Amino acid sequence: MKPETLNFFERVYEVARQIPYGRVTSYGAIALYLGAERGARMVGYAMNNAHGKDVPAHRVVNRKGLLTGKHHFEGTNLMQQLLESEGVEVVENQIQNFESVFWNPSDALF
DNA sequence: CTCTTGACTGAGG
DNA sequence: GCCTCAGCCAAGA
Repeated sequence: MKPETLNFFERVYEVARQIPYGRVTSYGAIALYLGAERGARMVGYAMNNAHGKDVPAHRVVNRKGLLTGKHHFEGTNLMQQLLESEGVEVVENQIQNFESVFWNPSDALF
């Protein structure tokens, strides 16, 4: 039993761990890096399973820079709080200067 | 096996 | 620029 899907999840976690401090990325960017651009939802799905792991899911948002997954964190503003703690400006679940703090895994795997 | 849901994205109006 | 629809893949009931 060694389906690539299993690796897919593991890869998602590893990419998330590679996200530098004060930076964020999108599900699509991770999916694209994994070669599964159509699997952006799967990235989020993997993130759901990433709970309890060393995966900084709070640094992963959708392409709009919106904290779509904040509801999956404890409390109501934990995700935003974590991001702001890293210097990321967040307002109303939306990251400010998103493209400025955006981190592309494909650009970092260099 | 079929249907529904989901931390998404792109295209069209 | 915002809203809506459709496509995509995987897991759970």
